[in-house]
Amino acid sequence: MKQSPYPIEPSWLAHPAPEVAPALIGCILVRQLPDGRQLRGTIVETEAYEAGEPACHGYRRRTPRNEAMFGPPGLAYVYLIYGMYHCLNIVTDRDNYASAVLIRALELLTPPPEAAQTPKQWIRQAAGPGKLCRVFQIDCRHSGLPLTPSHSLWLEHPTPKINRQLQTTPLVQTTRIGITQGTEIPWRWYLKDCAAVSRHSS
DNA sequence: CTTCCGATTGAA
DNA sequence: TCAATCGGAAGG
Repeated sequence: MKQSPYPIEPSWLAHPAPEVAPALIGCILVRQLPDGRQLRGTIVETEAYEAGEPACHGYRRRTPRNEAMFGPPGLAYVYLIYGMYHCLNIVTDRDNYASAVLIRALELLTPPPEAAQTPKQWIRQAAGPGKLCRVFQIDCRHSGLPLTPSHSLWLEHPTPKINRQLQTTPLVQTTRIGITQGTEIPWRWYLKDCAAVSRHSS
């Protein structure tokens, strides 16, 4: 996969989710908040989902909720889980084919507003799919929107510093978390020994 | 219409 | 280990 300079282009995401998911590790999620603050976080944990396997939301049929998942690459797919948390996915592959990458954890690059805190205290505030959406103020209104600066939510390629880190830090591939079907498929990736990963156990 | 339950989280 | 909490999907 080639690399474009600034926001990540849909074409970079136009590959099968299990290929994009590990490639997204190290990329940066950026959120421009209504109050003017800009939040950034390095993606450190992802999971792939795609049509044809039972854990995928688009496994059975196209519905109003999972509609975005069937869209072209580069859209956000956001859904509400357990009545209280949102989860952010990056739509991948091609139009009309359900596939997306769940962003499970970010390592925050920008301190939260209340922060007169040490990095140690806020580094894990986005360590989990529900937590990162809370911090980044992402909800269902973002579902179906392209990930572009004009929509105040987008992706960027890794910085040189992060790239150096990626060269020395192994990527762990394992099975996905929190699902009851398709549990044997090893479509979860995370940075080894990263403090901001949601869970370390398989 | 009614019932069931989830790609989670944090407290017990 | 378990409750919180609610919209969507499935079944009657």
